[in-house]
Amino acid sequence: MANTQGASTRGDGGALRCLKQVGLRPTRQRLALAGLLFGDSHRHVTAEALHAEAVDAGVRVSLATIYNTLHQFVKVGLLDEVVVDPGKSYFDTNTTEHHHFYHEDIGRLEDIPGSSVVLGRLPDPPAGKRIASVDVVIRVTGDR
Amino acid sequence: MANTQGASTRGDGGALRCLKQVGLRPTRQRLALAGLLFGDSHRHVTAEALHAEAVDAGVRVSLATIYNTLHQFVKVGLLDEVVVDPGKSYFDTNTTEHHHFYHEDIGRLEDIPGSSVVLGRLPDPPAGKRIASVDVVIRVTGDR
DNA sequence: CAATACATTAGAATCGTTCTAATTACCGAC
DNA sequence: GTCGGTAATTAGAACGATTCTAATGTATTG
Ligand SMILES: [Mn+2]
Ligand SMILES: [Mn+2]
Ligand SMILES: [Zn+2]
Ligand SMILES: [Zn+2]
Repeated sequence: MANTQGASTRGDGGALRCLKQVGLRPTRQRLALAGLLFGDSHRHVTAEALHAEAVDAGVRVSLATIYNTLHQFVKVGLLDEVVVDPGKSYFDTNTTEHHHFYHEDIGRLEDIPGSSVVLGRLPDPPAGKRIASVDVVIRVTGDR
Repeated sequence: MANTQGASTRGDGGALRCLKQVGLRPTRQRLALAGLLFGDSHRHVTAEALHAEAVDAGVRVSLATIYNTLHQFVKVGLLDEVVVDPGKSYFDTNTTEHHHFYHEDIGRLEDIPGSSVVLGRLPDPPAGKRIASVDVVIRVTGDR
């Protein structure tokens, strides 16, 4: 479980509670971004895409702040960072353990339903190391 | 199976046969790079690292050619590209199906022995898509 | 040993991201 | 409410990896 606070169902002081809970000041920008990110369903966004979306929604926020905020959200556990493409990071509002389809042709990430089990047993980590995370990415492409 | 030609054990016209086999002209640069890449054991290199290694070995080759060559080698199946770090690509001389430990602290990739089985069954791909590859990355970090 | 197609190159350009230094906003104390 | 201190935001420069461009060099074939 995670994101138990997940910004209820619109209208929304949920973003405020969400920020309070993780000890980040509820600034105009962070409130707006939390509002965009933590709606009803989970999302996978890039920094540029979120910036475009914010600007489009009339939120005045710089790209620098988008990056600052995304990284802060990752640090406090509100987001996960997913690496599937060299040269671009995706941020994932689903912070539970799960894996991904990556649609290479269109650059879209999609959660793999947890029910379709993927992992068998894990190998032991190299001596003196501990496992930080296990990422499974199934790359898919347009039909044939 | 793959890389069945794997540049024998030094001295080496192996690189030449290797290029002939995939239909790439055996230029000075490509021969040298194939020599560096396809030795006795498998390697995971970045473009910059391979360039440094080549220059260090007295091979005169530009960074542009390193990129050209790596991508050509990927296209003909001599190399795989592995994405574990936003903003940097790794190239893998092991083109058999396998998975990786990624040592986040030092930026090193390590093959997971195929014996330590990792995958259970795979989920069905989204409708109208086919699975291009399945990447498993186990991120590990320095001890405690 | 042409002629031709292919390959290499230096350097500029691009892209995503991070940094810098200046401005602005939040917030607790009064 | 006002103030002061600290934290946050910002524009724009800087950065690192990669790609592109257009000029030069080299393998191949006849
Ligand atoms: Mn990052
Ligand atoms: Mn590439
Ligand atoms: Zn996800
Ligand atoms: Zn490998």
